[in-house]
Amino acid sequence: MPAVDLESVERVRGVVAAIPAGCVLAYGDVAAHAGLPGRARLVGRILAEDGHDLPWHRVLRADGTPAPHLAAEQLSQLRAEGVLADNGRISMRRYRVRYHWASPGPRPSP
DNA sequence: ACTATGACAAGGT
DNA sequence: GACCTTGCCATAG
Repeated sequence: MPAVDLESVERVRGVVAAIPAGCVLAYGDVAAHAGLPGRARLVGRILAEDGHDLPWHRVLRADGTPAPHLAAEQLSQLRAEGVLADNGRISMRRYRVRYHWASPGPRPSP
């Protein structure tokens, strides 16, 4: 049996499944929202093994670059949702999921 | 127990 | 910006 409790796996899967089309999250964000702060690598492993049926393409690195072996497919699927890459990198400022605006001030405009 | 690897992240150079 | 080092944690050998 896996060392990672299925509870955590299901929470991670739930968070990924809830990412709206046209938006993205970083691995670390998914981990945090799943109650696993600091477990970004765990999210990567879960998606690798059990993420085939999820919108895994909406999860990428904190700097907006996808993992190299996935880049082609991932950027292609994101492009189909209107998430455009600039030289192989997604602008997190623009596309990162914002569940609510925590603070006032300038936010990225389209 | 120890080292190596990996769909990662943050900080320094 | 790119690159390197450290920290991270589950798996594999």
